Amino acid sequence: MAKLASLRAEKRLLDRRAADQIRAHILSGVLPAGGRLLETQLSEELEVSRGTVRSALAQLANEGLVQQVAFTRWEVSGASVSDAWEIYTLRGALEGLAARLAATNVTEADGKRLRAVADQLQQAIRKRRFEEAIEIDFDLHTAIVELAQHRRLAEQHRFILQQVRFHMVQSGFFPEDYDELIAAHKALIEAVIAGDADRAEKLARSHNDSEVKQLAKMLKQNASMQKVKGRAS
Amino acid sequence: MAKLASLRAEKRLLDRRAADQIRAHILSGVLPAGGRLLETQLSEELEVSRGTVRSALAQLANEGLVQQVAFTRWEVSGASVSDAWEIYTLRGALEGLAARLAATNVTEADGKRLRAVADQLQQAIRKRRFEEAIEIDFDLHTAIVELAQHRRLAEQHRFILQQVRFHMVQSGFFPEDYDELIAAHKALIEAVIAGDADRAEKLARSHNDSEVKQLAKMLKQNASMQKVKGRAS
DNA sequence: AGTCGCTTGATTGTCAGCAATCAGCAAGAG
DNA sequence: CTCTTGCTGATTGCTGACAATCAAGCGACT
Repeated sequence: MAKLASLRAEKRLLDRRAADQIRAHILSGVLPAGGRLLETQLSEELEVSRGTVRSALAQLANEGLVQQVAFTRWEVSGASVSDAWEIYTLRGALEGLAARLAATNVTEADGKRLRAVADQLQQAIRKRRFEEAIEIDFDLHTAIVELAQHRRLAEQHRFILQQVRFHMVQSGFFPEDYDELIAAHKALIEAVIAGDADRAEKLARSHNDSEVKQLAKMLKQNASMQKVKGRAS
Repeated sequence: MAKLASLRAEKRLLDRRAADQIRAHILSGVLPAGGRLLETQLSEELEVSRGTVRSALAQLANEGLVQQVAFTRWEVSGASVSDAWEIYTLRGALEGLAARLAATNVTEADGKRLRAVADQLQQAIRKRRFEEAIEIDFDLHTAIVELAQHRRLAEQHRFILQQVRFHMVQSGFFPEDYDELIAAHKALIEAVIAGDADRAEKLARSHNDSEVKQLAKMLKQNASMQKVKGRAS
């Protein structure tokens, strides 16, 4: 008997699919941070009832992409400096744990797969296909997280990566030194493959350090400006 | 002007309050892990519509306390060894980050507050009021997380602590050496107060290490048993 | 000019009912 | 006796209508 494709794909609950659409819309950058979302409008565009839209929005709220103001509005989450700082620090902690666990679980086949993805990354950069490279970058980190075999960690990481993506779109904040990026990734996956948990964790955590430091600096500046402003008023 | 209490507390949305009730019910241990939840039954008991209950259950699913089986059932999440291992490893990573950040933010007033809570903990244990002690233990960790001034981290930590609580109730897995517990907490908060980020993080992460190691061991045993069972069948 | 209170339109929150789906069982074919 | 098939009751998924709430604008009063 020829194997038939599962219909599960189509059977996904309506609210999940609605969430997918809205999520894609937000991540595409069409809606600005803080932009308003109307339940009625969404339900008309998606041709589903308001209750379903509501459920979808609740999911996106849990993913950190939208926020609810009770009785008043739904809005796309902010992409402020402090948001970015939170996202990158959390990402470091989660990927640190993931790298540590991955290093203890990794098999030879896994290692091959990781190196293959890293090669894809390098080639995409060489061809100056930077958007594609960023996707592969995410794939690489996701692959390491999967090696950790940690359901909760994988889920949280997915949400964080989504927020990273959103922040990049909103702020136009992209990597600068692609050569260093490649080197950093290679070092990370080699540490994982070698089973060196401590080193893998350290490298995973330091991956965002430059961004975090820059953001923390900007945050401090903002805080002191707030203070001055507060005194003046 | 005397500060008035916010009326926000009463104005909480119905579905949130429904979620609170169900959450409390689950955490009290009345429902066993894997136990089934019926929308109609809950809606009758809470005197709200099924849609509201549904929204509440969706929230609890995001908190990791219940799971949804599409078109079929809602059930209380499992409390298996692998669940526990996931919870404790994640907890370590989150509290490690929190301790690190707390150490850089801490003020003298904060330090006093932390020491006060630690004293409460010690006294509760001396009076052999262990349930109270566990609550204070959670409060202490939550206080450190708050010092990190990290919204997303605080939220995730709240969810994880809930799951820890749930697992303790379900498995009857409680601390053994209370003296060591006190010592570990004191060392942790002193490192935070001293502003020693590295040490604070290390202590926070090692806090659960014994549990994690024990759980990982049990997990390995289970895995090898599965293997044998698989060959036999 | 500024503040208070009201009205109003827009938007979200809640509900009750219908539709879709599933697990289990019973009857019939082989 | 075993396997398949169709039915049935129970449960969840989805919808449209109604209720509660809010922000904004307008006029009256101070």
